[in-house]
Amino acid sequence: MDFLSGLNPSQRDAVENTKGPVMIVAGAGSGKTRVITYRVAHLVRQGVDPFNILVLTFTNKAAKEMRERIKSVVGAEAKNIWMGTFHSVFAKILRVEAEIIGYPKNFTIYDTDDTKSLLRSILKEMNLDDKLYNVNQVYGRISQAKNNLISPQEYNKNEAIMAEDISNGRGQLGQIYLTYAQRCYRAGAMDFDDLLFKTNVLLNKSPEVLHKYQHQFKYLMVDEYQDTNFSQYLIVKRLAAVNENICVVGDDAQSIYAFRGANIQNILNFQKDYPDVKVFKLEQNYRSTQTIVNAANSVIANNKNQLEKNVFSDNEEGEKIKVSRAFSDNEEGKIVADQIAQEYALKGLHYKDFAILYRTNAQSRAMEEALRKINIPYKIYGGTSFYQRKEVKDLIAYFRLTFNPNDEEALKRVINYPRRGIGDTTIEKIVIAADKNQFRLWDVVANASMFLEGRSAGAVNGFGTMIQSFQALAKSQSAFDTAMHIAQHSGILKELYADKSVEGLSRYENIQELLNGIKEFSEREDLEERGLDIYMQDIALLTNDDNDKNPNADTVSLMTIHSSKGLEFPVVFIVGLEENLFPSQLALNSRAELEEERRLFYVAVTRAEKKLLLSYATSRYRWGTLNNCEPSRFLDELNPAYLDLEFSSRSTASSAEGNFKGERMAWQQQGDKDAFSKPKPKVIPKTTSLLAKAHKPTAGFAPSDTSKLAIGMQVEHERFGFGEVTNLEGAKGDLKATISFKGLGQKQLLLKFAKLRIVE
DNA sequence: AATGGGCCGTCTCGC
DNA sequence: ACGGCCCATT
Repeated sequence: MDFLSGLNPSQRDAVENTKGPVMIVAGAGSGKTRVITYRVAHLVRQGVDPFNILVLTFTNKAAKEMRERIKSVVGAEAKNIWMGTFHSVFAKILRVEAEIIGYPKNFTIYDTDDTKSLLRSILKEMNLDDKLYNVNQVYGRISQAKNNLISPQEYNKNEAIMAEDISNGRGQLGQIYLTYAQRCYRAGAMDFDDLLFKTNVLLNKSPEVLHKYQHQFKYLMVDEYQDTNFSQYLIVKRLAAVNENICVVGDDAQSIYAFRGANIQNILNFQKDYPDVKVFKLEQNYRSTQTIVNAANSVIANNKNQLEKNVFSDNEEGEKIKVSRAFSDNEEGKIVADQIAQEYALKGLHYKDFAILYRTNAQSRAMEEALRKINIPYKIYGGTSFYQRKEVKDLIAYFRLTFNPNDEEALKRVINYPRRGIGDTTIEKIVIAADKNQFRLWDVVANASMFLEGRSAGAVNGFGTMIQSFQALAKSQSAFDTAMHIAQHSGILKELYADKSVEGLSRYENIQELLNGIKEFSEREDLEERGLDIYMQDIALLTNDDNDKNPNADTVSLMTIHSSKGLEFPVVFIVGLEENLFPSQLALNSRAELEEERRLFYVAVTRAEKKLLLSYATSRYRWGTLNNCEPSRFLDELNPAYLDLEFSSRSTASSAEGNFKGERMAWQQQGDKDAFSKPKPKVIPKTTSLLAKAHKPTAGFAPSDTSKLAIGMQVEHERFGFGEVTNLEGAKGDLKATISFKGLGQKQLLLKFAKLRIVE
């Protein structure tokens, strides 16, 4: 058991306790991935058949990495372990079992664009105001219902939900949900949430199927458990019900997906569900310097809702966290780029040692421009996926239609692209004919002459025949040959080739790239099935980051904080630390949302190994106009003992005070020009700290026992903030301490009366 | 049926 | 600032 020797005692316990329910609370950087990898390897070494192990991860990338690492310990058997995201694993199971719940095995997966487009057409058909019924909000509501396993029927019967919708003036939501579900069903399509929802339906409906998978998956592990929603929680609970060999790994402090239905209670309540659970806490952070870990702790301490743990680091103390101020988003980019250039030159670091993290994708532009200007290579993660590009989606829509002609979103997308004389009027006629006869759109298209007349009948007929010819071809030809044939005969290739503009050229290249990818897939000898339909299933759940061509290139990484979860970098920049941006103005409506933003900041800070740099701008372009910005409250929440405030050339004396009040006062003096402060109720206002009340105590501030207080200790005072004890005098029981407070200077306090908390 | 100009919402995060 | 969408025009 060689690989166990490198583990600390709690890591080792977590690896070796393989029977029964186990919860591993893994602080940031505590070697979580190692533990999961070794735990699985340990199971395999103990003789557990890899086919009986299910490991659910949060991203495809995590699954892939983990599989590689397990492979390096146990060898080729690793490929038989069931490992993947919830969505991909259960999509795979649904491909086998779909017919039990009335879906075709070749069901389509609707992505967010398909879903929104379908919702838009439903809203239109129902003559609803698309401002009141904002597509994103409607989608969110339906998604929320599905993630809580509320079916359309239950939704419409639930009085509380209906009352809530009516009071919001959106009484039709139940009907929209019902229609949406019917239309997906008719199209043989599932959206992302359905992959989980329908898995629950399946396990509910068929005791045989439930039994089969309960016995197949004798050992279950769930990574990032804090990010699971109710639907995922229930799948796991059901599958684990027979053997109860369930191990969940997570960190409540890193729960950042509530917006997607994740319920932090799942991790907080795990102990209630399995009273005999063994809990292991991994608290030693091996990733970051003490400064970074302590600073992260000082921020997260402001959250109320947490599991108790004490994350610490034995690494070097490390450099202080540098905070920079810029006067604009572009200057912020320049500061970051210059700092990278400097570190790169002076410290002999590689570009891939740096990451720039931001709250929203839109912030990447300023960073990109600044990096490009001084020739620093960079790579952006996330953002619009390759598979979401219009031209790629167009061609894929033909593929989708070939394998599932009932896929109405695909049909609507390409029935007249490239132009073939099937205009809106004709499409309207098809829809009406289908509704009247209770047919699907495809039934009408495939029998066009029965429903349409004249020129349009010919055009539609031609389209139907073409798709049928693709279907015939797909049965006998390879994925690549089929795809190439479709690209040519659909007219897409010709259409894009004819466009000689720069964008047109790039679109043509993207199609080439898609075809190249399919060619590679066609030639993969490790796969038993290599049809175009199998390729389609693979890409439906991919994100942009999953086909990184050059993972080892020496480039600076740019990404949102969300996509940085699980990663680590020697030097990390967190940019845009401004109120209304981070925390997002959309997250200020409740304490829960604000706490999620704070956890997000915690995740960002804990990505850094050696050095962390924070920055904010005092003005920023947003929606094309310049806005003034106030420094983020999170900067105030960081213990100033760990900060190195270094402002740009425009800095004023006020910034030396060790807090951001000078900044804020300057900002306030600029008046109310702030364009974000439209009438928007801020439920959680940022407390404006003015001189006397400068310090906001750490959440849960409680005075420590000061009998052991000694010179040199760091303390926190409720009102004066953080300071160091510089002298102690007087008799026991009547001690007087001299404390040097940050920004306030020395104060003498009688320990009998002073409420002091000893830091650390 | 196809084309082009004006208007409007968008910017959270992502399987 | 920018792309998608509506609508008027041809």
